[in-house]
Amino acid sequence: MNDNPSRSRAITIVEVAAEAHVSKSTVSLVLKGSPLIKGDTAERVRAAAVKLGYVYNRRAGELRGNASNAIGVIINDLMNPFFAEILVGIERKLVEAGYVVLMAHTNESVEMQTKVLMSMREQNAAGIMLCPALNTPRTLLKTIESWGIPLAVFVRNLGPGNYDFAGSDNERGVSLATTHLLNAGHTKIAFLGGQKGVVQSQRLSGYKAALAKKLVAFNPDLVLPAKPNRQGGYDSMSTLLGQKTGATAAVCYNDIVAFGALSALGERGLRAGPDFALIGFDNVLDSSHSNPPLSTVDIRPSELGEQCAQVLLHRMKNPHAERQLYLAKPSLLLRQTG
Amino acid sequence: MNDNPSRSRAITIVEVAAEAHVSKSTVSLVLKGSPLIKGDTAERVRAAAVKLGYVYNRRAGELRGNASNAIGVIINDLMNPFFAEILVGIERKLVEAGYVVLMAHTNESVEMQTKVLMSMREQNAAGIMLCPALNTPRTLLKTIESWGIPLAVFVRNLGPGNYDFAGSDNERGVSLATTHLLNAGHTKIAFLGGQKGVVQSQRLSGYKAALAKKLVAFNPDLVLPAKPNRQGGYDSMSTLLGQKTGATAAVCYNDIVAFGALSALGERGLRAGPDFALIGFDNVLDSSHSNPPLSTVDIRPSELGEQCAQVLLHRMKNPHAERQLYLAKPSLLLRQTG
DNA sequence: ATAGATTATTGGAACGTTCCAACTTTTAGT
DNA sequence: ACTAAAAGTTGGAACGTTCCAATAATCTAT
Repeated sequence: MNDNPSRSRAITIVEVAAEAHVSKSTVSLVLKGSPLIKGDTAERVRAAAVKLGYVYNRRAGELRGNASNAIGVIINDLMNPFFAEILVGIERKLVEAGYVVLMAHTNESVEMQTKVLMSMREQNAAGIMLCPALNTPRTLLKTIESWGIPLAVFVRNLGPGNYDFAGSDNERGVSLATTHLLNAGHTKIAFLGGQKGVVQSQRLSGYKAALAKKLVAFNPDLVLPAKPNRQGGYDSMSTLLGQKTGATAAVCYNDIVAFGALSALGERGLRAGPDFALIGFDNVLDSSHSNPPLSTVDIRPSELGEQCAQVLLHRMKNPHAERQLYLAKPSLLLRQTG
Repeated sequence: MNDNPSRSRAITIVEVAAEAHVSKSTVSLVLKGSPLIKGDTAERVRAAAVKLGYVYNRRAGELRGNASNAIGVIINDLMNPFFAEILVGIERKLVEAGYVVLMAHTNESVEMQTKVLMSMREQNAAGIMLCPALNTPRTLLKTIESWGIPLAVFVRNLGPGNYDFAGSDNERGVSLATTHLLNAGHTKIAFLGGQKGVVQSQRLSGYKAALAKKLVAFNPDLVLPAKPNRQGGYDSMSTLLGQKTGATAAVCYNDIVAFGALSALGERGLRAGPDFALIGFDNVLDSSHSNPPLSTVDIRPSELGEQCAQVLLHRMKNPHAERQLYLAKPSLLLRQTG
């Protein structure tokens, strides 16, 4: 089926040179658009390249010292549409800037993360974008720095340190949502989903801060952590409704937790909104057409993805620039559930 | 912030050789696990490599003729969780087999697809997995074949031709769903969403075939094509409900169209299931926790992703094997909407 | 016309690996 | 002890590019 006709011996710069009756150096110069070569010579070279079907051999160039154009992107939960949107944003920006994306999925495994990082190093990645798996040791930062590969951490930070980061203002976002529910008259507001980690603790802080500001006592029974996915949302909402705490509203760790909660509500014949207020976080595309459409904290995921890429690109161009810290400003987006 | 300490001059095989008092050839042999080198020598070399922090330079190896370990994966709609799940399956399988994924997103643009394909060729990809953008010219197959890069097409086929393909039995799947609705007593069943393309036509065929088998007349007014996303599902269901065709059930182009439809139903106070039967297609993770949980045609997306990868890996190992055609067997998964 | 400056082109070494052919050392058989 | 075979090791060319230093061609000003 495939006899690798061209694979066996690809056209090189030397053959193009012969065809155009110039030296390989000239061809090299022309191909990289150098102004050193006279117009008509350049034209002749380009014609020869096209005629022979020349394809640039990037590895050879890189071997000689050219920078690689591959950027590693490490995601740990693509099943969450939020990360899918982030990835699309990242990819768009990177391709636009002339890079190619080496994508890896860790599924929250630190071990897998180490493995793919090594692999990216071997591939000589020009930069790495990392959304760290849960329980990633902070020493990883030093390690990658010692490799000399520019790094941008996104969505989840790795604690204090001098590294570039792009994410969202989680505390403020959740505080916005909680305050809104409080203003609407709810006093027993639950916090649903999320597991131990920087992001959860920030979001939980926002929740507590909003309560405190309105002088509403914090009730730990109203916090129901769970896996940050649909099942987690479903489970925690089911538990909440089962244990009669009197909660009338909930802010969720993220949108997909809210979707699970929506499902649990529906199962009991409760209408999100009128019967129980619910607010998500992220504003993934899906949230505009959930049943009913979800009120949420909008952090514009795909734009955030682009910003993440931007942070890395900036670092790559300016190795000595000072630390970048981009936090998407959350805004409350009220639809029908809260 | 980053002084590229190690980037400037990486440790090479020659330095390891010096450290271990052997020749670079010996080091090369040891590192690729050749049995030619005596045990203790090999041990000494490995120790030296670790001591100096040697990192394999893959580009140099590839330049010398080694096969690349990067595989290009081209997706066009990552916003659809179905493709996200497929991608995760593909990635898992490829990484497991020792490859690295060069991921690109085309967003249904043939132009972008061409661009990323070129880029992957330059990267010397060892293989390409392509889910073709809508309106991809069939000549693309010949083009890629002429490049000598193994190719596997997935999810959407490119018409007749001698290429490897992995997807699902769309006609049978939709037929299963339609027949089920027919058996449940529905006679006016709509087909919602999907735009011109191989997949839509196959799914539509399944719909028509099921009607024909039960001697139910096909009514073109009940077919409402729309973009294969939530908005499309929402719009087409809204239209359907507006024009009083008497439809009591619908089979949707895919799950996310069904989610949009669910939303439109909910907006009118209709309960999917009791008031209007709805069946999706794919069985994405989300469908188990939609509101209410969606009945759908299960094609096990992430397993399908692994199979897609498997098809490519098999082709790469056996360039002359005969054409592979993998079609996931759909099964009807009844939850609460149909 | 010619030196001097400017513009255009080029040969060759280098990047880090692989792999062959050649070489050296060890082992086995007599 | 000697040879033949086997086992272990190695130098060097090659992969396709880049880039420097050097050369060749052309132009400018006298």
